[in-house]
Amino acid sequence: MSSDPINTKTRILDVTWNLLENGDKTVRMSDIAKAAGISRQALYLHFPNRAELLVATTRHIDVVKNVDARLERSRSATSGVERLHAFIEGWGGYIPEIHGMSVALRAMCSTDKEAAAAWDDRMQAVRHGCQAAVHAMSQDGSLTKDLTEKTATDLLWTLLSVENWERLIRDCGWTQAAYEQAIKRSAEAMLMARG
Amino acid sequence: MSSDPINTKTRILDVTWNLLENGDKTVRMSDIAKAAGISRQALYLHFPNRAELLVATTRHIDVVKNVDARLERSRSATSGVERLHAFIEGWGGYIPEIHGMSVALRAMCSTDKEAAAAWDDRMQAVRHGCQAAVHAMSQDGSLTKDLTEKTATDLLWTLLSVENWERLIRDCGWTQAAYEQAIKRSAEAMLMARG
DNA sequence: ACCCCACTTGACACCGTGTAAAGTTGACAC
DNA sequence: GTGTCAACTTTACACGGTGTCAAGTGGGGT
Repeated sequence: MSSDPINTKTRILDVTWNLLENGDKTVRMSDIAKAAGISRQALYLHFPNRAELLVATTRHIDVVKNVDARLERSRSATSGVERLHAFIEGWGGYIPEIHGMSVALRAMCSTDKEAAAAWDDRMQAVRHGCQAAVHAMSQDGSLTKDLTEKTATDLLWTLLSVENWERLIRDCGWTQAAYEQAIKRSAEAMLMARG
Repeated sequence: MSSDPINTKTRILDVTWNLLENGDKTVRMSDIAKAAGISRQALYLHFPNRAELLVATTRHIDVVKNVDARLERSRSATSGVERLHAFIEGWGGYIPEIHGMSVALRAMCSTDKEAAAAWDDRMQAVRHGCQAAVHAMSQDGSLTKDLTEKTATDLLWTLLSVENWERLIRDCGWTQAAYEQAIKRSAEAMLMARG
């Protein structure tokens, strides 16, 4: 063989990720091919279409960045508020890693059903994390009585969206540390019982 | 003439708005032409390209829906918190009107510089409204000491984004009334001095 | 009778995605 | 060495959407 097939596939994923990370412009299939050192058509030997390539890249990032380990701390937290903090740190710290990816995938959602499903799936996973944190707060009485668990989960999930991260970091020029600190404070203000 | 030119132009804008409002799919130039009862090419006699047509449509909506009048109440509010509430009602109530539009315009932002500039311009206008509300709160001492005016403005602006409205209304199934009520409560929790 | 203007029809270039088909090259089997 | 397989190449093309160009058409105003 002219090259290791496994290497080529992961090289494509790495290169795609890379291009999306510092993605000034729209990344085309031909850009990815060029960066991976193969022909555009060879891309289609590994991935049936652009959507599946992007989806595969998200899974690849998850493996490389070990998203499970990041969220482990929040699962093992004792109090509800601790869990909330740990989840915000875990997920909020992961957003920068997947941001370029996320932009590309979301842009495809309007046209590609599969891309939409893939993105929705990931967001539902985040929502489950939010739900768990809210539930833990509810259990130890730190959740405000003003909100149901469902409403509180919806609000936290919304607060932690990639779009909000983008706005604060990119449009408002915040640092990652400022983001995490302010989001923790805001989440507490919105969700915690006062006094 | 076969028809009133002014009528045709506004008919195009109306029809574009309409298609975007109940926009299940991507609205193409040919869709707009068909709905307006003219040829696709005639569209280009009125608007140089898709981006400018969309931008013109946003301005058209502003005129028809009288966005200025909607925000008048927030400008004439006496206390900071009143101003915050009035602004949330004014802008929050306007989002559903421009939502279809907003989706289309944002989808173009990745490829079209002009569309990006147009959307950014509108968002900066919202930001000014947020800034004014925060400043009013700061003046009468109702703004928490934890946040600078800039930080508070950024957070309020983020909270009031179209994306957050979409998430709560579309993904979480909230009603408009529930949205406005919860956002007011959240804004207060995040920004108001406690006690 | 004249022109102008809004509009039409039809053709075409460009771009990006995805498909199809035939050819090249290297590794490994026997 | 010959054969085969798999990865990859080159070339070509269809499709859909945007935007351009050019040659009409037909009604209104003067």
